[in-house]
Amino acid sequence: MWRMARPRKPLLSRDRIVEAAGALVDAEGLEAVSTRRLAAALGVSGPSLYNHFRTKDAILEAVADAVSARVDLSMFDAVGVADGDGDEAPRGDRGGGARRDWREALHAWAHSYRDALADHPNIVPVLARGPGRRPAGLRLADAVFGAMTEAGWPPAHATRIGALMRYFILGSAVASFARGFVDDEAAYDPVDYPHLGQAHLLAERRREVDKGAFETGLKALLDGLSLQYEALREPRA
Amino acid sequence: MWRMARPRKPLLSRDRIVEAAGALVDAEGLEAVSTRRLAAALGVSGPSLYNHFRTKDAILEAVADAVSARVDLSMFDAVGVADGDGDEAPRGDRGGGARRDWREALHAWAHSYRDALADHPNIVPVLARGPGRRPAGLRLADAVFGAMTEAGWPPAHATRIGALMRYFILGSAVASFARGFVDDEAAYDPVDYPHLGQAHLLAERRREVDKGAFETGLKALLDGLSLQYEALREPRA
DNA sequence: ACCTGAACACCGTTCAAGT
DNA sequence: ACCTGAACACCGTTCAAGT
Repeated sequence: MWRMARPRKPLLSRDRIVEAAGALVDAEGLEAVSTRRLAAALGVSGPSLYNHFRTKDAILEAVADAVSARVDLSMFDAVGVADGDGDEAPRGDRGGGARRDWREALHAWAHSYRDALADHPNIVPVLARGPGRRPAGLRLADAVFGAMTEAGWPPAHATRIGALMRYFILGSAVASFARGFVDDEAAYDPVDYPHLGQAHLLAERRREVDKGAFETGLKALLDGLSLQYEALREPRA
Repeated sequence: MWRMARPRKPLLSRDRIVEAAGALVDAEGLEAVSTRRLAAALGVSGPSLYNHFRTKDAILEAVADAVSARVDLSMFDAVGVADGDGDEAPRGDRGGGARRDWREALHAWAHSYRDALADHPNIVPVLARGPGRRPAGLRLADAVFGAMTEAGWPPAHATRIGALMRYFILGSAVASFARGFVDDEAAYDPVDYPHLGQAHLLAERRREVDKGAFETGLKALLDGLSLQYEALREPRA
């Protein structure tokens, strides 16, 4: 039996760990992830993970970042100013429609973001605690801010728009109606809560509420921002 | 030494436990709460807590509910229909202003809610995972829904409004800008994130961003909902 | 009824040792 | 360089025992 050559293939890699951790989070939730369980799923012993990540939390951050990375940002590429110098406007048959550019981009982005979160609801609490140092999270914040200033929003407004969209989108995932109310009719005593007769509806119905609320809220948000945008552009009304 | 009489005073009570747990959460965060640490702060041994709560999680739920309980709901009492039967309208010198009732109530409530969360940011993740069976959380959802239907919103809309306000308010606390970005300038490489030059601003400045974003978002949301309300009331435009 | 210490089955993380 | 077992200082929770 000869001594094994040095470059034997590592059993683990950051990518493999993130993938397994993500699968575990999706399947069993955040609390189910322990270093020992995760390591077992990868066929190694617990401490091995520390050769690739400094802490368990760093692994969860990486899982969260992988979710952020799947959010489409391409709609922000072509966002230009409402009117005036048309060289920023996207080529295409929109005509004066370039006016609504930032609004449409925000709408499309919000949906892409929400879809990404809906695919991996269990990791959302980690995502929600902020971009911190996660590259994809920062890229996302950067893209929104850049597109809004490009569209003619003053920087201070662009910052606020980025933040308030974050509130709404992450809030819709973390404070979901479908996940927040229990399925048990007895929990909602009609004497204590006279208007909550519908709260215990079936899970399917509750998911519809979330979809409708997201759609309604997003439309209201964008309508309201459009009003502010117009007020900024034409100060004399 | 005579045998001690039975009704000696209990060392613990649910209220004392909730108070101590809340203080610990506020001071050191959610992860700092262990049954042993909490018990020590109360001068008892760990297992004693289980005489008053079934699990550690039930204690945290009670802490969260205590925060919900401080949210003012009184503004929903006097909300009436926009026009028509004036017996629902609040007494007062508003004149036709009763029209905006639900909007003003929502605005005041959102601020009260946000203030309560801002006082205890560390418990927000527990609150955000839903009212579940927490009485104050349910009362809150009940009040919003009741007031919105009272104001003339169709039930399906009222449900959505309750949900989307939840998203925004809890999102503003859980996905806070101030808490989500690190204080370290080096984290935001201008090559990778060309628009993020301001992200590392001082904590104080970041809190202002959150305040502004909440205000801007809330106004946009209510403006947008007002548009929808008018469209519902006067279908022919 | 309410509190205790001991115990169980877990944790995250460190570290010396192996290849 | 990368993986291991042993060890440390913790966890949440149960339970028999005490008053």
